[in-house]
Amino acid sequence: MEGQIVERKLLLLGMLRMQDMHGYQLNEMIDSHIQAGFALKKPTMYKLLNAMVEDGWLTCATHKEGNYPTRRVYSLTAAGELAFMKLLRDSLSAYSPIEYQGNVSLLFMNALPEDERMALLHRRREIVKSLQHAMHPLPAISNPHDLVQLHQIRHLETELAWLDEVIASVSEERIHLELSQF
Amino acid sequence: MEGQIVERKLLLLGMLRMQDMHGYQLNEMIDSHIQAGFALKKPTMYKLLNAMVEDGWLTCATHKEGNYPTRRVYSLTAAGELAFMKLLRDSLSAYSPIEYQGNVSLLFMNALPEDERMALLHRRREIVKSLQHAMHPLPAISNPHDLVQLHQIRHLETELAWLDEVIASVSEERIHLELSQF
DNA sequence: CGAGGCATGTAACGAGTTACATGATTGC
DNA sequence: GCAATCATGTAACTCGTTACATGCCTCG
Repeated sequence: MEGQIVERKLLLLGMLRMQDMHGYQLNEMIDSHIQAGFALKKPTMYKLLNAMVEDGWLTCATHKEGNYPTRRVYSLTAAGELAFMKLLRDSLSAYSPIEYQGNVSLLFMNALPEDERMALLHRRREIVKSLQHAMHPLPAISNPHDLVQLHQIRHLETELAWLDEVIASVSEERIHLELSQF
Repeated sequence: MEGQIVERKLLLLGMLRMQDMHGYQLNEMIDSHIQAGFALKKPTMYKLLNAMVEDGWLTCATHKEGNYPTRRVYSLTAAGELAFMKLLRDSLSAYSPIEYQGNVSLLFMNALPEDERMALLHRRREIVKSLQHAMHPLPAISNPHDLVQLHQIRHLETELAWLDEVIASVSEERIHLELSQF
């Protein structure tokens, strides 16, 4: 099982551990927190839920309430609780560096005339800026969710600061590229 | 065309723009820079190269030199040069926030006893530390590749600083989790 | 003569997304 | 009567990776 899947199963298990829920409910809660970096589309989620039922981590019971469509409400089993704890331990103690794809263009930016290069870098900077403004600042850290938010905030700050370093070094014309350096 | 593919085509185009090369050569150069965050496996690369030949961005000529196996040496066409410039402009001026998956576990860390939670976070911290030490510091920024390296360095610093914030807030027991907060 | 490098791939698999299918109910 | 919401999926497609195929050459 790969890292992406583990994290996603952990997310579902962790939510169901707090409260039994059906798929639609889980999906809505996750979607309302995309800003924090959680992405999980419906078909993927349903597939994971069914896989975890297969594995005996979850049980599912169909519930009919009022005029709503029939719901499949999932609950953690004892095995699911054990799996949750294992995934949590593995995940909390692990780190793999971010693989950021946006920087290939930096390698070749000298192919552009200096003024255009500068303009494009400033445009990138504006995007980071606007993303930063879109995040409402945290008054204090009071729950784990805040820590995740803080993570985003800190990395956006870093991105901006780094971009300023890039812009500075470009404007001082300190940068030259030869093939030998790649 | 999605972001990942664009970046990878840009990387290949940019390298071929500096010098005609065959696949094996490209692959070796890219592999020797995985540390900088460039990952591109052989089959993927060959597929992209062939796709770009199809698109008329590259031409390929077979070369036989000495006793080496026959090589397919790729060169940029005029269309390839135009494509390179377009991808470069798009890519340099764009930014999409990093999607980091390692933080789901943070949401649920209260499920663990405090001492174990602390131990696991410290283990994560050690991994970041060791990654940081594995990067040799930059004496100065003299080429675009240094900027990419600097990007990694800065984000590792940020990761470490954030982890210290996490550890601090955990040890002060400021963090509590209810479902309503998710 | 066998292991490993050079060189270019193919095939099978896995994981995720988009678009679509289904079907009942509620609001305009 | 038509769109939107609730609810659970399936099917087709894309993208990438791993493992394997091929064949020649070099080195020990």
